[in-house]
Amino acid sequence: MSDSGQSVGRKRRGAGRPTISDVARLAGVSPITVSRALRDPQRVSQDLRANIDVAVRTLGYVPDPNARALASSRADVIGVIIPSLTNNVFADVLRGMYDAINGSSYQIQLGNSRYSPIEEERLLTTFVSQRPSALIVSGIDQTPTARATLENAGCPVLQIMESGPDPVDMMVGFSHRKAAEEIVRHLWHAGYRRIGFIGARMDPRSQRRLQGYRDALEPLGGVDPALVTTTPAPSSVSLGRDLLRDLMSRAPDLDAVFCNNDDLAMGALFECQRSGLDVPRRLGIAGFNDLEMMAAAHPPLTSVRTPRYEIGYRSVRMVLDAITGRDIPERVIDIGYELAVRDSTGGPVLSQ
Amino acid sequence: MSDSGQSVGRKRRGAGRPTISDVARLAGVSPITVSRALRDPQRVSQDLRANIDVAVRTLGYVPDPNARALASSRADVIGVIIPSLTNNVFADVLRGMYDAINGSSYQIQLGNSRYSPIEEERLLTTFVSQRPSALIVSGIDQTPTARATLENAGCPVLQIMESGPDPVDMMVGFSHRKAAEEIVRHLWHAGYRRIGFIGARMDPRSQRRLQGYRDALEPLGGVDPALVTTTPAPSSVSLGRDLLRDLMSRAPDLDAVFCNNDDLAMGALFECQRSGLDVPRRLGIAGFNDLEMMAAAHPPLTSVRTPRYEIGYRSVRMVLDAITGRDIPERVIDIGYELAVRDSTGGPVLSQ
DNA sequence: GCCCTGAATGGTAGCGCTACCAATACCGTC
DNA sequence: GACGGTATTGGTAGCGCTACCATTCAGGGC
Repeated sequence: MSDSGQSVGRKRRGAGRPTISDVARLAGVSPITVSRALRDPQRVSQDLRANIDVAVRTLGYVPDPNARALASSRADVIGVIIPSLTNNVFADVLRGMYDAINGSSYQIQLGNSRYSPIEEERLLTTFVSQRPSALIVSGIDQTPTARATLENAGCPVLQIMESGPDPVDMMVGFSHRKAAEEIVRHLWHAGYRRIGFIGARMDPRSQRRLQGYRDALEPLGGVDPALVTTTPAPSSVSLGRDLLRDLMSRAPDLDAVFCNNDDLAMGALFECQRSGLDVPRRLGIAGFNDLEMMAAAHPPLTSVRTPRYEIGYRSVRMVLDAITGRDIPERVIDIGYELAVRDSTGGPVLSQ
Repeated sequence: MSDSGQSVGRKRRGAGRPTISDVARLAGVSPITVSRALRDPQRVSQDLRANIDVAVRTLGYVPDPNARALASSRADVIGVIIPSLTNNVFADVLRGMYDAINGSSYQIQLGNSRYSPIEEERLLTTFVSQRPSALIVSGIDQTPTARATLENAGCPVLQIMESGPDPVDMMVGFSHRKAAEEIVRHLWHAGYRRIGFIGARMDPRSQRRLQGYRDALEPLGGVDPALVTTTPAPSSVSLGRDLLRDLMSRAPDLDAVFCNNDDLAMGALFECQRSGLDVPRRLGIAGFNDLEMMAAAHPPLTSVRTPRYEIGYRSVRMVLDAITGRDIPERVIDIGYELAVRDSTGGPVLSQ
């Protein structure tokens, strides 16, 4: 009689795929030894390992991740929650994540919160029910409920994109406020004096960039509210055109804009081209993120280079280290940013 | 003594989360009835359903998807394989997919093949081992191995992005060849006579667009190989600049370009701005996909509007219908495309 | 009254894997 | 040769859920 329950005379439910017992029988060992050989080869003697490898290949055995997850109450899954799929920023982050996870036995489970904290809560509940090996979430503005869920998830948790106090567990990001502050100061040093702000969506990171804009201008003569335009609408190049047109009509003496992101900056450039405003002499333009297109524009557009791919890549490496119990030297990483200064902020016409 | 194995005196392995048995005990029914009440409420009487709902809420019960998948040999997962995460085209497709799956109990399992057929094979093997409820793959150029895997996956399979003969199962897409043919004919009718082609990456869909370009020009005087530039390098705006510059230096009489995608078209526009070429009078420019930025450019750029979001949305609805056994009126859908004609192809200077 | 039918509920036995403990073999030490 | 340690392997008993079959009960036709 076989030991796998077939003796009952009922046909097996599965699609007839080979199981770990089939491999064990063929290799002449017990199932548990096969299990060990697959998960941690060092714990099995060379001879058996070789036999098992042959049996696995002969049968075309592929472990069932669901059975594994049930038995070990831990799925080889890393849950990732991002707020947007169309935002190029997160496309780069994801690319880094998928590159970093390649070759490991882990899977990324992706959730899209669409910038909604409630949706994020819901996704976290769903994810946690799968007992993931780790969770990665965007930003640091989780609801109290979501934060509690993260704290009780029983797995490593990593917050990405921002730096800030009081991490749930680990953190990889940078200060949007400081980055914005620095690029606005750059505009000032380039000679611009009436520097506006254009912002769309205004999610928490956008809010912090606006704060950085204010912090930069405060000691330099203060912020003129008439130079700040924001909208909750999602960002787009067209919106950048529209917002700059509005702003110019309301404040014709505007001589530079810091755009909340690169789409808006590109739109602002097109609006200048349409209305014949010289960039950078009549209007300086700076964006945020430094998407690839910024350097290719005419004139090339100044931006803040944010290490998006690297955030994605390092975050997955970090949680993998945490999962496998390796030492994590720094649990909170400020990954920094870099100004990408180009012609679009070359300075205004000297008014002498 | 309880009936859930605690009598053995060993502590339970799980994190102590309530199980379906806990809910059953509280509601005074058997576990199997709870299972039915959750999966198919109609099969349980109203009274019991109400009791069970209360018990579920009281305990905060969340079903374990792994246990469910193991017992039913079917995971509530839809596997999706796309070739790129940075390509905006797929970002829109994914957005549609995630919108369509919202509210269902299914999860999307995303794989990134990076345009590699081998990687696609590997991903498919991994996905199939999870016994997904459906599979969605990009394109129609799977390797024979991958195709066999799809055919034996034992679940609905949907190929997206293209239309073509011989689907594995279902299909939602459009003809890249025809779309390209049509836009090149548009350029001809606008008066352009030396129409070039700029292509990057040259994945199968790009190849078919190039074929469409050839098909359009063949009856109109033939294709001049000197006007075709392609590169296997990934597409970018900068690359569009470079490729147009090369092409112009090799063929100074070029009067229009059909760019394989919008990034390249945008780069081409910037190159014209840099070198002082009037668009559309000296050079007509057409792109492909009609990303949002195309309409906002200066001048606005002609493109082919491809229903990316809709492909994503409809594909997930279709496989959900297939999973739940609903009738699928059309298993192969040509979702079409639309020319978005704008100023950038307004016609050349009349040479009289 | 009988049988039949169908709807609602329950019992049993796994799904394929791993945690936990036990057993065995082998080695060196005193 | 007894002892204790280490390395390797196996046995048992689940993980939490659902497929499958059995049971119960109400209602209808004869």
